Amino acid sequence: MKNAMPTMKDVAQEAGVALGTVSKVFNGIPVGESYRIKVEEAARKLGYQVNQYARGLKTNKTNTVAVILPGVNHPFFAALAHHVCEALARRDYRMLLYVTASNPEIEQNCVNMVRQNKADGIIGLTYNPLVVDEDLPFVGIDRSFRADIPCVAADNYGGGRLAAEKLLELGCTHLAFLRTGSSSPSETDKRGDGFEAVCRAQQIPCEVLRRNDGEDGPEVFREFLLAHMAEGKLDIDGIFCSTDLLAWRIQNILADLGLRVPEDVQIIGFDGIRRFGGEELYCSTIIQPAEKMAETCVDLLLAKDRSNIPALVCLPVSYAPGGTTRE
Amino acid sequence: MKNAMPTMKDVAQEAGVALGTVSKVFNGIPVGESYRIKVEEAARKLGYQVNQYARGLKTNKTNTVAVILPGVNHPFFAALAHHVCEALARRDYRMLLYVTASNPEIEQNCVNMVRQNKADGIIGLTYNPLVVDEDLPFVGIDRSFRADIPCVAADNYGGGRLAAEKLLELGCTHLAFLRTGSSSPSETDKRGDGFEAVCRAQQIPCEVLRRNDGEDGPEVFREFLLAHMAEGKLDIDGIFCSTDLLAWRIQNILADLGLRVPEDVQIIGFDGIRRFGGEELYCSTIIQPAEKMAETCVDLLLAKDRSNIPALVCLPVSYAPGGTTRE
DNA sequence: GCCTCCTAGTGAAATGTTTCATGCGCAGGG
DNA sequence: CCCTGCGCATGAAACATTTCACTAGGAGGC
Repeated sequence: MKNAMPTMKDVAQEAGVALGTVSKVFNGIPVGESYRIKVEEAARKLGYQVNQYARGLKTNKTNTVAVILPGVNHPFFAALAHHVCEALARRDYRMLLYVTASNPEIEQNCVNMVRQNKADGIIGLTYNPLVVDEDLPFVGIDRSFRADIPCVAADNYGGGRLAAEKLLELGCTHLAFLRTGSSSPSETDKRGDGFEAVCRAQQIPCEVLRRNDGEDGPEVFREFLLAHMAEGKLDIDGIFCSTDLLAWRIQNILADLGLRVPEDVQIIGFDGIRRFGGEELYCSTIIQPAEKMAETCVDLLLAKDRSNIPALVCLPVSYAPGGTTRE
Repeated sequence: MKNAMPTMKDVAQEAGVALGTVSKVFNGIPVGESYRIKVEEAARKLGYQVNQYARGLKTNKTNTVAVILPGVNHPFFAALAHHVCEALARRDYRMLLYVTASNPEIEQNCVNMVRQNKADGIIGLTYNPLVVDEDLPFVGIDRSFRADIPCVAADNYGGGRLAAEKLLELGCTHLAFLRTGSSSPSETDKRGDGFEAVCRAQQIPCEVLRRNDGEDGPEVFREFLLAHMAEGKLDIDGIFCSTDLLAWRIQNILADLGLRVPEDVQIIGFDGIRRFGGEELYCSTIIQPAEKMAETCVDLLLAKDRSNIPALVCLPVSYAPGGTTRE
C-alpha cells in the first residue's frame, strides 16, 4: 500500500471546501459552479475514487446485482450471463455471479450470501424452491416462487405448440414428446403442455416420456424408442425434445438403432443452441430469446416502481430448421 | 423494508454481551464458551447476517474478486469463468464478473471500477495494455503487463512444439501456421514460436500467416491457401491453427476449395473446445487445462505471501485427436 | 489473606460515506 | 439603511463493523 486511497476529506481539503460539498458533486446534486470545478480538479489531482463500500453502508444501495445460475458452462446459461452482464453494465450496475451446479443447498446458500453482500437484487435461475427475503428484489428465470416474485421465461407453451404445428406441417402423423429435468415445477413444463394441446386438438397420437432426475437418461430413452419399434421401423415419425441437448442425445440413440434423421424421424429441440463459432444450430429447434430475456430480467429487477410488476413475462420464441427436419 | 436488518448491536443487546464480543464470535476469535453460545443463539433468533459492507469499510477486505473477460459466450472463457467462480467459492470468495468485448476502453474502465468497489484483486484476460494499481493484486491470463504482475498461461510454446511434432509424426512434410489475434504481445504468440522452432530444427518447410485485427479473416486465409494450390492440390499438408475456432473456419474454407480433411490436409487447433453436451472435439487440438488455469489464478491471487510470486506460470497442455488428423 | 498477574469481556474510536439541521451571506423590498 | 428570505455551503451525526486500550475478576504465590 503505497499511498492510502484518498478520501472525500482529502478532496475537500485540497479543494478548500466542505465535506458535504464534495459529496454533492459526486452525487450530481447541484452545487455552485465554482465549487464544482474546484472539487473536480482536486479529485482529478488526487486520483480520487468513490469508496462504494462506505457509500453502500450509508445508502444500503450498492449498484450490484447477484446472478445465480446452475453454471456458465452451458451455452444457454452463458448467453444469459453474458447479456445480463452487459445490460447491467449499461445501467452502471455490476454483476456478482454465483454458480450452483443446481445443488439446492448451494442455491439457498447463494441467496443467504447475497443478504450479507447487500446486492440490490437477485436474478436467479434455480432448480429448487428458495427462501427469498420479503424485501430483496428477486426475478426468477423460468421459475416462479411466490406470487410477488416476477418470473421471466420464453413463451414455452407457445413454443411447444409451434413445435407440434411444425412437425404436423412437415407431414408427421405420430408424435412423441421427450423431456428431462427436475421434478420441481417450472415454466419449462409448459413446453410439453403446448405440444400436447395441439396433438389433442388435432387428434394426433402423441407419446409422452418424462424422465426425472436420477434415472439414467439415455437408457430410458433407448428403451422407450425400442418399445416403439417394429421390424426396424419406428411408429413415431416426429419427436419434440424439451431441450437441444436432449435432442442431440436422441439423435445419437436413433443413429445407434439404425434410424435416419430426418428421413425416418424428424426432431425438434428447444433452446436454440448454436455451434461454437457460427450460427449453425445443433438441430431444428425452438429458439429462446436469451438476450431479450436477460434484458427483461434486468428491467424488472431495477424497475423504479415495484408495486405493479407482472408475475410472469413470456417472451416470444421462434422456430428455425437445423437439419433434423425435412424442410 | 419490513424489519430493518438486525445489527451486531441488536445481537449484543439480545445476548446481553458487549459489541466487541459479538464481533469476536463472528470472526472466529476465541471467546468464553458461555458467551459464544449466548451470541450464537441471539444471532440465530434475530436472523443476523454480517454486513459485508461495514466490514469491508473497516478492514479494506471484501472477499470479492473481480474477473475481467472479453465475454462469457466463448466456451473457453466460459470454462475459465466457471472454474474461477467455483475455486473462489471454495475459498469463500465471491466473483464480480466484467465482460469487455475486448474493448480497451471498457477493459481499463473495469479496472477503475474495481478500485471503487474494492475487490481484493483482479483476474483478467484482456487484450490491451492496462494501467493497474501498484497495490491491487492482479493476475493476468495469457498476458503479462508488468514484471510484478504474475501471468498464468497454458504452455503455449510446448503446445506449439507438440502440434508440429504430431503433424510430422503423422507424415506431414510441408507445414503451415495460421493465426489471428490482436497485435499486442501475448503469451499465446508462443504457440507459433514453438511450432516454428520444431520446423526449423527438423528443416521442414513452414509457411506462416499472421492475420491481425481489422483484416477480413476468411478472405485472407482463402487467398493464402489459393496461393499455395496448384492443379487442385495444396502443397501444404499440415496446418496448425492458433485456435480451434480458426481451425474450424479453415476447415470450411478448405471444403469450399474442394480439399478433404484429413485426407489432403491435416489440421491441429488450439484450445480444446468441446461440442456442447459431450466430449467430442471440434478438431484435433492442443488442449488448454482451463480448470487448472482457473485454480492457479485464484491461488496466485490469494497467496498470503505476495513477495515471491512467479512472474509466469505455464501449465501443461495435451494433444487429442479430433478427426482432422489421420490417427 | 493480600497482592500481583493474566485472561477475557468491554465499549469507545475509527473507517468513508450521506444526510440534515445550521447559519452565513447576498439580494431585494420597504 | 435595515430587515426578511432564500440559496447554498457547512460539518456533525449516523451507518455497521473492527480494533484496541481498559478494566474487572479470578487464580496463584508468598
